[in-house]
Amino acid sequence: MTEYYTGEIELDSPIDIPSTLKSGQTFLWNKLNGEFFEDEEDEVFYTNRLVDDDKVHIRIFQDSKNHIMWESNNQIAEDKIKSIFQVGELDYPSINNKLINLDSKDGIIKNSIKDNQGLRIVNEPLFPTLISFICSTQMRVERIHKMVWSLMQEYGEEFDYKDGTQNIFPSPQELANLKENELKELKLGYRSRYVIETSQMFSDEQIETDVSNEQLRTQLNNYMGVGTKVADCVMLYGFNKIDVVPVDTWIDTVVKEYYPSLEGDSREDMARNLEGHFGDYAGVAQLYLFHYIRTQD
DNA sequence: GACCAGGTAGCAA
DNA sequence: TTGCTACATGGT
Repeated sequence: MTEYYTGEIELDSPIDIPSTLKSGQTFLWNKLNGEFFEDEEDEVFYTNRLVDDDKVHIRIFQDSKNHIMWESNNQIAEDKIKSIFQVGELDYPSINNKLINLDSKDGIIKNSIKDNQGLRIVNEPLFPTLISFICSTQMRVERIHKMVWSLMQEYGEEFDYKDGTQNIFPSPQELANLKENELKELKLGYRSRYVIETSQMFSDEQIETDVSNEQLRTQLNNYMGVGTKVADCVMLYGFNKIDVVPVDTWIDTVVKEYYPSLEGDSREDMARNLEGHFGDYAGVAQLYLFHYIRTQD
């Protein structure tokens, strides 16, 4: 039985952990008992990650919108949780007000904010986010989650926590050495080659992170399987660039229906139009729009 | 079966 | 540059 720590976090503003973790931004969390995408009472979520060469297992449980309880093999967990959900970093009540003011008269941001109180942008580690979104193309959110967890369970390094074993997300080197058929067995399909080649590139050369959004996007585009949309997701969810708007089929649909003036000539055009319209927090607006249109009947 | 899902690479014009 | 099309897989 390994040693473990517990703690509590008081939140500055409400967060809805379950809907945030299930909203298709991160695939690095799972539910301790039961199916991840089922809604139940008393949900405990867990994640495994590498922090300064330490394998860290984190469990979180939310008993109210302003309170999180956690358990971990490492005390660093509390700082990690705060960083992932940007506690004390982003003032969501203020951001929401700004977005409502920027919205058009018949826009839907206000409704979505009201219906999705506590939905937040996550700030997750780069490499797992990059691989997750390479896997995400032409896939439903539920299946992306399955693919990511099969990668962890099949190829991630194992470690003990309490009475069981856990796996962290595989390293770039571990994925770089795989054969395409091995990943096709995990049902990654044509993305298998992209995951391997990108892992090789990632192992060979680190990207320059202290640059403009445009330069960052260009660097990310060099990875195999990373076009504009995947690059934008990695920037938003892996680099915390919350002014960036990834445009997928859902955003494309919702913009054509509710924001026709922002449609543009291409999805890339639409993305920059949305960024221009919603400004510094356009990525947050994107999440509200994405969630709104996906939960329509 | 056809269509779709948090699209992209490869190729032609 | 822009505009095709093939691509793996599973659910509806």
